[in-house]
Amino acid sequence: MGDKKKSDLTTEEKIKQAARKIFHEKGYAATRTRDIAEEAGVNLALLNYYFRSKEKLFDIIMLETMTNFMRTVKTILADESSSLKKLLDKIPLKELLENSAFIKQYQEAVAQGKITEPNVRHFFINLLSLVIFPFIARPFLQEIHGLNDKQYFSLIEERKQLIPVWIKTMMVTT
Amino acid sequence: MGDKKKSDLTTEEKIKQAARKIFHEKGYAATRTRDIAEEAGVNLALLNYYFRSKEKLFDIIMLETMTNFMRTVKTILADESSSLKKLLDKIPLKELLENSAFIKQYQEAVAQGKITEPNVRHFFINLLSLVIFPFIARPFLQEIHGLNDKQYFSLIEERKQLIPVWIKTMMVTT
DNA sequence: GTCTATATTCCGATAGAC
DNA sequence: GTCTATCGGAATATAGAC
Repeated sequence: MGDKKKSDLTTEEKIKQAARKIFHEKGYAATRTRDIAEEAGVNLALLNYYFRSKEKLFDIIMLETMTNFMRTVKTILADESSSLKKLLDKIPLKELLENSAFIKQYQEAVAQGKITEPNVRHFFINLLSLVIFPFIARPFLQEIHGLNDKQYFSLIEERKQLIPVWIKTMMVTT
Repeated sequence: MGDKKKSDLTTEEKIKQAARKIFHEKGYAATRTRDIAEEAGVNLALLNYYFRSKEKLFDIIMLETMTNFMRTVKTILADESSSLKKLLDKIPLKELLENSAFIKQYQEAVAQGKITEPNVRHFFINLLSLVIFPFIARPFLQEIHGLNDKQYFSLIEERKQLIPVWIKTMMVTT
């Protein structure tokens, strides 16, 4: 349907696909433009011809990645699936997904933080896992770590800031 | 008690502390030895004087990190805390922690994969979250992703390999 | 648009004075 | 042990022919 053979793709699109793959495997710093060029089967100079710089290429890839991810999240949240809704009402996931803590940090990350494309399915499971599990498992996590309610609450608060960062880094290697 | 003022630390120890911090913030590839030297307040050349190379410094930091982490995990698992034990019996976490899938990949990662120090508390919560949550939330995750039992099982299988990698990358930025 | 060849920048590592 | 100065390699970016 929308599929094309690799040889049918434009050079620009070949580069983007290759960039997506390599950035995704290695992250920004560890990726060499040479690797992308080789993966795409094109000359190194063409990367600069089409995208001007490694960083601009990265920004484009990341913007697309985030757009896709956000669309997926919104689609899922729009679903009236009851069991999910129940959980969402009890847990500050919505807040995390909708307010600045997540989206803004995410967009900044696209601009400067060097993030890459996830396997969206695992990505979503991971996000839910990191956010929800500490609530489900609160009793024994508190016990194990020897924390009182206040301390555990502040640990949860910490996580609100850390989870977007973790998710970001997980995307790099997924 | 074991605490010392920063100025009391040996140069070698200052470098190690700085390295721990910077590697931890940026990961291996994105870290410049110049950043570590600056953070430590010492001359760049001293990094090579004490540790010979960026990579050797990194290896030392990571070995210490893993040693500390593993000690923490063992202490926690030795605890007879009932609620944890119950969960561990139902879920393949033990397998993940004890067999090659986790420990070996981890040790390899120390050798070549460029991992850094976590906040051990969050680290442990995250590990449990990623492993256990997909079992707890299986019904609605299956529903959301539109997966039958076999497909969901194979997703879980995938995770056994991915989780160590994710955990590794999370450590880099934690 | 695509290539080769080269310029430029960055960064890890080292030499050598103190 | 610590510093300044610099080297050398690697990687990005560009010039210019085709």
